Amino acid sequence: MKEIAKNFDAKQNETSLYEKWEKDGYFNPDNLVLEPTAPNYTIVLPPPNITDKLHLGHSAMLAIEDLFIRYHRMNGYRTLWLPGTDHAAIATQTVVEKKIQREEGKTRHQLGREVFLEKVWEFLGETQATILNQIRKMGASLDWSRLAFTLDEPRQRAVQEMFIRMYNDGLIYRGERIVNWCPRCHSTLADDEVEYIERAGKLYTFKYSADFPMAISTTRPETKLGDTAVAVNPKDERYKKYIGQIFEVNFCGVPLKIKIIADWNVDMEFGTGAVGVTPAHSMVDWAMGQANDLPIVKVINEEANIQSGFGEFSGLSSLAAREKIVEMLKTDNLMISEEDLTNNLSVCYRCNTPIEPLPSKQWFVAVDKPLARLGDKSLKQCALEAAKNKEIEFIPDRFEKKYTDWMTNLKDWCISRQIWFGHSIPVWYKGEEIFVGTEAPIGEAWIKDQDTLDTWFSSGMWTFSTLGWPDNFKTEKLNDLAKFHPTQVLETGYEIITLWVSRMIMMSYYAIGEIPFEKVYLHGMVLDKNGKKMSKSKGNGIDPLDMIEKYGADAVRLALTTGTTPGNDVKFYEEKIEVARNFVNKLWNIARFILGQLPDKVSEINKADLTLADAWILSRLENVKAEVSSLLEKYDFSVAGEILKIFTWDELADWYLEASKFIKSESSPAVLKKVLTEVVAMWHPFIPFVTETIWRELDQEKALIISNWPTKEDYINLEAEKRFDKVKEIIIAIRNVRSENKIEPSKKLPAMIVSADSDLKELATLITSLKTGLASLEFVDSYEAGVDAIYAKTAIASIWILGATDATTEKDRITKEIANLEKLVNLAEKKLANEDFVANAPRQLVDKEREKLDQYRNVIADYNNQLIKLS
RNA sequence: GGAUACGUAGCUCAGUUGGUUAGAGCGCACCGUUCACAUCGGUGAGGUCACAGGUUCGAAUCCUGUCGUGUCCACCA
Repeated sequence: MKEIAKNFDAKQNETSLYEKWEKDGYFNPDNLVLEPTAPNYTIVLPPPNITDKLHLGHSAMLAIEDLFIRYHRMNGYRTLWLPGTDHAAIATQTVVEKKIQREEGKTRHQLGREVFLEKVWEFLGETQATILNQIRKMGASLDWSRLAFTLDEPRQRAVQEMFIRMYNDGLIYRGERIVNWCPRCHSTLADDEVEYIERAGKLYTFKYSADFPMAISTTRPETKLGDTAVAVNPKDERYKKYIGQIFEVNFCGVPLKIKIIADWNVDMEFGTGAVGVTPAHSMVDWAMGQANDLPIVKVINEEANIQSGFGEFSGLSSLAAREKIVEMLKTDNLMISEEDLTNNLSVCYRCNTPIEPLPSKQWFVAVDKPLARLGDKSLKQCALEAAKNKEIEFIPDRFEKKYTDWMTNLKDWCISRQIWFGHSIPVWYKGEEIFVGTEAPIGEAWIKDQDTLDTWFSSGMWTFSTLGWPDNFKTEKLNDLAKFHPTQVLETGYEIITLWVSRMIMMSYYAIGEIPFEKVYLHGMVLDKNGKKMSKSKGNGIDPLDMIEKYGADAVRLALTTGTTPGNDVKFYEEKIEVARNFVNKLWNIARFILGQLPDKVSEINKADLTLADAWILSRLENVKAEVSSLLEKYDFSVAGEILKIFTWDELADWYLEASKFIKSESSPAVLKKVLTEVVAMWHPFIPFVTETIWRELDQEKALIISNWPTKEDYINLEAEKRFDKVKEIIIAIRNVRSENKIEPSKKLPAMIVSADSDLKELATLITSLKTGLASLEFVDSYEAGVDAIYAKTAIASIWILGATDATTEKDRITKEIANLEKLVNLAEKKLANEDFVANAPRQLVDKEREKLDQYRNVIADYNNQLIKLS
């Protein structure tokens, strides 16, 4: 017998195992021995932001994807899981800026662009190493030879190429438009980077001047310096007569030309029913301005101050200007009312600074422009059709609707950002001239565009930029792009569908004319025990590395992959990992027990020579294999894990191993070994470390990570399953009777009547008798002297039904029991008399009902016999 | 305002096309350890499946409504 530790020592095994897997090259599909026809299975890792430490959300992602990957690798796929990290332009720049501010007390402007960027790269060097190490700790079987970074040299080339191609195809254009401007970050924000917070504000109602015919309401009087129109509802009787007129007014000393326009969006009930229109500083007003050909007057500049040309207001912050205007309006008796109001302030998602909507020159991707190469369809159309035709399948499918809704309403995508860190924009300017290309054109005075690209522009290319595009072509057989694209699954959080998933689909269509992935599996967020997002500031986060240190990576993985439902958030807390750790240890001890009793040479299984327990566990194993495989094919891994767990703990350990302790056939060792081998193999995608460790003890040729998933075999034996279930019921009934009667476990008693080989019907009757309390029982010593059959929980105990000792009380009891049973008989009869039930219900259900009825009747007959005897 | 998800045991959740007595883990109570595992084993208590209608032979499951919770999107002059 081998000497094996009592508990699985995760710390001692995990790191060395991972190193061994990696060293032996199992993570790289090029090294796998595969059938020539082996299908692909590729996942690109959603690249974690390089600023973050790994959090539990990442751990969940890694655990789930590694599960998919390991399952498919064992099933003979050409399996590639491609690692990478994201430069997360804005986030990274912000972090480094803060760091420099803290350590050196300098701003990035003080350092200058070049020095600042050097500092950023320095910072990234450190964090990258930390993150990759954390990923390894989770046991993620990623092909490190293909590691990518969204801002490394190959990706830079891909991004530049993409920009130039899209520009030449007319899909990228420069345009002026209102953007969400963060005055602190000095950058535009995409619509979905804007957040809203509720704030107490004031709604001011006033007239521009005494001679203006109507009052307007606003929360931001300072922007009114840029008003060029007043909009009213066309149905509004109060203002109808003014529509189309132009008024020249003097607003706080600033001359304005105000046209009265009609717009259906104006709510007649709100305020005065008249809205001042500021095309330069509001998205909605901009649209009205376009529709009515209004002039655009910019009031506020990029620092959120009033521009020059507005008299005494120029140079003031917008807030100061607001106060001054309010003051002047009051003095001039133009202010009609000031109401308190909570309004939704739009703020920057990074720094919470209020957004200034500003007109600005930016680069855009046209999403609605038809392209000949795509069959005169726009990027948006292609992306919508992919979901509609089920070329791309969402799991769970309700997210397809979210995707479609968002995609339908998608406006042109602003891709330029006014920050320093990120992909540069391959554009050069000379006065009004524009040149697009990686190198400056010949000649003097060309100036490079100073902006950088939206992070999502580069991560949108992630499935193919990581596979060698644009150097690789789909038509060439031997390169990664041809071999692995499109990928099979994108596994990511649902909150990122709009930001990322949709962009990947559009860009993949554009670059290579095909979908980037076949399935999108969406996991929920990992929340704390109270259902709140985990965050550093709240201090409610759980550090996965601490948990791995304490419980082992297997436990963390198991806790994150079971007890979840796709697309639903999970509340997570340490006890879950503890429970998972306990299971890992249970599996370890099952293996320890089985390995401890295997002879040196294990013979083949001889079907003719199986005990009931042998036949039962083999049959159950077959069922579980089929179920688990089919669930994993459907990506329903949580349920698959649950079924495996029930089989391993409740059936294998609690029943079969207990039975095997003293009832064995020649084949039993072979059965034990087979069940252990296959169970361990099925657990591998969930808990790779403990399973691989056990696998080594089983003296297998190949490492488990590249071994085959258990295949179907011919061991289904329904008769054995049925019989063993009955036997289990008997044992449980015996336990109960015994615990009520306080029979000493060690006490051996004579007599036997029923054995495990008895007729099923007899067994069933016996069970009912035991349950209803008719039979009291005592039992013989089992096959091995000294072992208590019940304690050992085996099915082989023999049972003696004893009559009652006290005739009168027994008579009463039996009479009562008969009455109870007759009620049950009535119920069953009534159900069977219902023609609809018999006709419509599944046959098994009806049969079961009949069986029950028979059973009750048999017991009643028994009782009656007893009664006769007693009297 | 629009969308979407959810409401099942004290807690965290399963419950896959409607079908036996609604399940699990944790927690709780009681019993148990020379036995592979106390990171263990056994037994038990605990549920009007949010509420109200409807469809059906049959509803936690389907439909309608109400209440409550979460999330996303839009918008707020």
